[in-house]
Amino acid sequence: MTMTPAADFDDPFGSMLGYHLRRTSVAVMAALGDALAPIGINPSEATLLRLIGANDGCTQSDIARALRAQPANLVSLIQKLVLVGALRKAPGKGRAITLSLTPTGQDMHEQVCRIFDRHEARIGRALSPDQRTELVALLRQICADACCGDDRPG
Amino acid sequence: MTMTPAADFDDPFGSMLGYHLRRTSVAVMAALGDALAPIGINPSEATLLRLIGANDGCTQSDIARALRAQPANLVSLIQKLVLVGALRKAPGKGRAITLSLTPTGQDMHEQVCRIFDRHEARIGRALSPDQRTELVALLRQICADACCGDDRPG
DNA sequence: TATTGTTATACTCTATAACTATA
DNA sequence: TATAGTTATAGAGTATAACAATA
Repeated sequence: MTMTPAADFDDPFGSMLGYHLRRTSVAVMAALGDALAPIGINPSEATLLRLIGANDGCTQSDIARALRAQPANLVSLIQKLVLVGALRKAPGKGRAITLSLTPTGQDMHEQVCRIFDRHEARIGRALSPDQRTELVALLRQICADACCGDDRPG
Repeated sequence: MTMTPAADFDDPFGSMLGYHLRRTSVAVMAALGDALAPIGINPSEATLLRLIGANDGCTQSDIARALRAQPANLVSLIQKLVLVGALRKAPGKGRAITLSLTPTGQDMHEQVCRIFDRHEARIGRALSPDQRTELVALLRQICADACCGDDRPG
């Protein structure tokens, strides 16, 4: 085993913001995946549960808009959460279907909230509360600059 | 068209660091993809070109270690860059194969560097040089905290 | 006709196992 | 045996088009 992974290797990405954003995002998502594994769901499903827990009775298209996801890609996630007994569907206005948590889903939601909180504490442990607030504001700004700089829609 | 996308919708992720890291990373990668489209390569291929440009004669496993990627996933990227005449393979030590840029590849490398620089300027335009340096340091720290906090290898 | 939800599909990224080749 | 590279494959994530159902 060589304990010198890249001794004389030049890294042109060392100070690139985009590179570190991506690396860090991937590592943070992997850590969240690990943290959620014990309750049998992945970050996407947990995010859905969290969103529905905070917005009981919302519809699939509400969620798609909030998460900027394609409605088609929510189908399998929702199906799984219904299958494990966490989610309940009920008819809404028009063709809409409302989603709400079952008692099982509420238990899972509480666990998800706890796991998210612990995860956030872990990834933010190097930051003071002020630093953390500023970092989130910066990320929002960078996201906006990337999205809408020249041509993309808002 | 409803110009009120999420009026009374509660967003439980508004202040979550992990959520904004991911959203921002995705937006920044999409912007880089758009910026690279005119020269016919994607961010992965551009990253490869950049790395080989800075480390002429390196091997595929050097690259895999540097980018923390699976060697198997580099094969198609390298094949494409060889196919478009940007990359040249030559026998190295043992079974190793060294990679270097052709003249065409050097041209592309220069274009990639320009596009990366413009991209970095765009996503960092809200930051002072000091802020930018600090942000990169914070991201490194968060990445380390996410990766190695409890159980993951270094 | 517009909105909502679903299906099918396709493309990329990523991860692993199995194989070959070289020292 | 250890290292390097390749192939095949499987899974997740994401995007679009086409379709059905409801107002």
